[in-house]
This record gives sequence, structure tokens and C-alpha cells, in this order.
Amino acid sequence: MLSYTEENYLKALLMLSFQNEERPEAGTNEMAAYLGVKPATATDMLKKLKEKELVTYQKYGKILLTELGRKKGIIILRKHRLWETFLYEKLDFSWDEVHEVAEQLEHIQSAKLVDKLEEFLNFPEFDPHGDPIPKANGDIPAIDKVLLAEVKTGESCKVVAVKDTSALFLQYLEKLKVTIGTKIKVLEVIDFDGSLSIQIEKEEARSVSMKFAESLFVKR
Amino acid sequence: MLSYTEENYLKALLMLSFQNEERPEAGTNEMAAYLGVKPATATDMLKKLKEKELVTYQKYGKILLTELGRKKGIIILRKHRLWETFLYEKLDFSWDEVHEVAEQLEHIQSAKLVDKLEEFLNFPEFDPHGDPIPKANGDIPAIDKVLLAEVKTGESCKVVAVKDTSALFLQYLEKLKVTIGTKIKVLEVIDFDGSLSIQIEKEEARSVSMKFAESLFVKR
DNA sequence: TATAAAAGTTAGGTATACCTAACAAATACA
DNA sequence: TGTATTTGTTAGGTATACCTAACTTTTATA
Repeated sequence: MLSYTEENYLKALLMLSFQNEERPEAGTNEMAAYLGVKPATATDMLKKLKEKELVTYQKYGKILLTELGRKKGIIILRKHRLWETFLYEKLDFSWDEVHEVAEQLEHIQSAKLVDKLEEFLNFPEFDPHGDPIPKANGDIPAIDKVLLAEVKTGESCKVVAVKDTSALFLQYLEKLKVTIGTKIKVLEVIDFDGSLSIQIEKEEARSVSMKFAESLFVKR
Repeated sequence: MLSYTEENYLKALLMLSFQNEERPEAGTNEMAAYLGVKPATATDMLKKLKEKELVTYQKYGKILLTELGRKKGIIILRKHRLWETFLYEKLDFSWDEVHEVAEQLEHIQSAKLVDKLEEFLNFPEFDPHGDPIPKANGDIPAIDKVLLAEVKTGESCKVVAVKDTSALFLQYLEKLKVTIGTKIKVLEVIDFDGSLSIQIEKEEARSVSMKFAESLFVKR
């Protein structure tokens, strides 16, 4: 049985590994920053997780999940994303409110609960942010996505996920009436600063920053 | 902000106070037994709760919730019973499975979650065991109930709640096809051992023990 | 390649929530 | 009413998860 905190370390490591699939290992400071603790605290916990064979770790080295650790991490992530979906779809939570509560709900221990919840939600493949929800067997649905910033002038695409899930960005998206499934056409790319002029559904053209375009995943 | 454990002490004290409305105070050993900890541990925590003005307590004395403590306890109980209802009604959990998971879910911190959940469930007044669900303002719906053991020969009644929520009893009830709302007619009372012969809905007459009759609440 | 900066570790300390063992107070009853 | 039993407290100890401060190793760069 893993503690609340141990679970958070595994999930953090899994999330960090997603950020750079080719180099999935993380550093101590990186972990600590992600979890909001001091590096010394992370070192302690990493030793403990190594004892439990959940991570490979050695002094001054990079950290990697073991097969077991990855499996456990995926279970937490599955729960997190199913709960987010529940809050969004059934309880009318907004895009930017679901994360905080799901952070707590993901630690509820009951295999039956997760599976029943998934069934209740009709086996969703993606959460409200467009992130894939791991299946009970650990498989993660693939999604064909590129950053909006990679879309060429004149091309149209459909929003499939958000890369930045901060409340500020999500609230901005809401203001722009952009959500998963929204159609966006790239009208012009300004090479000077990477900003672009886009058309959201059938609205007026508007300009968004490069930062914006690098925070949104779309399907061409 | 209360810790998980502090919340459990408040809920325990509230539950114990319900067991004997006229004498709602509890003892240290009683608390400890209820919570599955040693008396020494309970003493420590009670001092802490006194510091926070959640209980009235003095050395070797009985323990009572303060107005504030009661309020907080009722919030936990509200969450517990709403989650039980959710698990039972929406996720097909059985009568005897809901408690354990609700014990965890009751500690999720989000006022919005509780209220939205209540709305999603259509403002239920009673949980799957027939226990009243406190309202957001702290009011507890009243319920007109007596023990089956108090029902006289020849009288009919309807099951409104279970007093004993142990898995063993709940499973027995399930076997007998007794649930909230089931009609029971008392055919005969055996003075010798307090057992009684009852008719469940339109079934054959059957005998149940005094212990059974003292574990079930009904409405005449 | 020497050294400064960054990254990571160790040692020692805190609070929480638990424990056991020994003790003290309250109560029950002979 | 004295004493045995029950009830409750205290003191001292454990594990978890956090911290700071001092230190070491790695790395980046002048």
C-alpha cells in the first residue's frame, strides 16, 4: 500500500516523463519543484521509493520509474483523469476547477470505484483537457496532435487538448469560446514574434501570441 | 483546516452522541474503541481538539462537542452520507460496500463538490441505510422510526432504516430481500427469547431473532 | 582545466498521529 | 467504606513527511 505522498511522487515522475518522451528521467530538483517540496525532502523520498523498487535511483543520478512504478503511476493518473471528467461532465465544474479536486480524489483506494466510475462515464478516452485517460489495463489512448504553432498559414484544425492547464490559460480559452472540438483556421503567421491571426469557428479574425499557439494542441 | 484524523474524531463524537441523545457525552475509551486507536492516543487528540475549541474536555471528564465542533462534524457526516448515496444509486455499489469508500470520500475538501453532488443526486433526504443526510445549513431531516422489536403482534410496518450497518447484517437483509421501503408484518412474538415471526412483503412467514428485530428501524 | 555555479545529499530538527508501559483517578461493589 | 476494577493520563518512543543549514558532487564555462 502506497501513502498519499508516495503516490504523488510516482504521478509526478510519470508526468515529467511525458514532458520529454525520449529522455524520461528526472532530476531531484525538478521533482522537488514539481511537487512543491525542498530538494532534501525529495532525496529522502526517492531513497524510500528505491527501497520499494518503484524507481531506479542512485546518488547524484537521474531518476526513472521502474516497470512497477510506472504501472502504479498510471493507475493514479487514470483515477485523476476519470474524476476530472466526472466533475466536468456530471457536476458542472469548469475547466479550471477540476484539477484541484481531482488531486484529492485520485487517492481514494477502491479498484471497484474507479472501474464503476469509468463505466458510469461511458468509458471516456479523453479528459476535459483532452488528455488521454489510461485504460484499466494501463494502455493509454493515442492521440494525433500537434501544437497550434505548427499549423501553417491557411490550414484549418480542431482543438484536441491543452498543453498548459493553468487556470489563467483555461479562463482565457473560455473567454475566447475555445474548447475541445473548436475549429480554428490559421489566417496569418507573423514571423517577427511568432504571433498568429486565427479564426475561431465562424468568428471574427483575431490575433494570439506565440505563447498561446504553443499551449494548445490541435489535430490538422 | 482540520486534518483527516481530527475530522474523524469529530464525526465519531457526533455518532456517539446520536446513540444516546439524552446523554450525548462520550468517554475516552469509548472514543478510542470507536476509532480503533488506543486510549492514550485519544487522550492526546482530545487535548488538541480542546485547544481548537471543538470539544469540551477536562481530565477524567466526559467529552462533548462544542457548537463549532458539532457544526464541523455535521459537515463530515453530510459528505459521508451523500457519497454513500452516490455510490449506491449511481455506481451500483451494494448496501454493505458503500461505507468503506465513503469513509475516504468524506474527507475531500471542496464545498462546491458537496453541494453539486447533492444537486446531482436530487437533494436526497436519506442515505442507502435510511439515515438522514444533513442539509447544507446543518439541519438534519427528522425521521419517524421505531425498532422492529417495538412493533406489536398483528401490526404492519415499513422498513425505514438499519440500526446495525455491519456487512454481515446488511448481507443478511439482502438475502431476505429486505431493503428500505420493504413492508413487514409481525405475525407473532415469542416472549421466551424475543424472536418473532414476520411476513416480508407477500413472502412466506419466517422467524427472526430479537437481535434482528433490534437492528432494524421501521415506521408503523 | 580550474573554478564557479548548479544540482544533489547529509545531518539534525519539527509536527502529526500513532504506540507501550507505568501510573493516577474514578467507580463499582463486597 | 475500603479495595478491586475500570477508566483515563503521562512519559517516552516510533514512523512519516516535511524543514534548514552545511556540505559534496557534477556541470558548465571562463
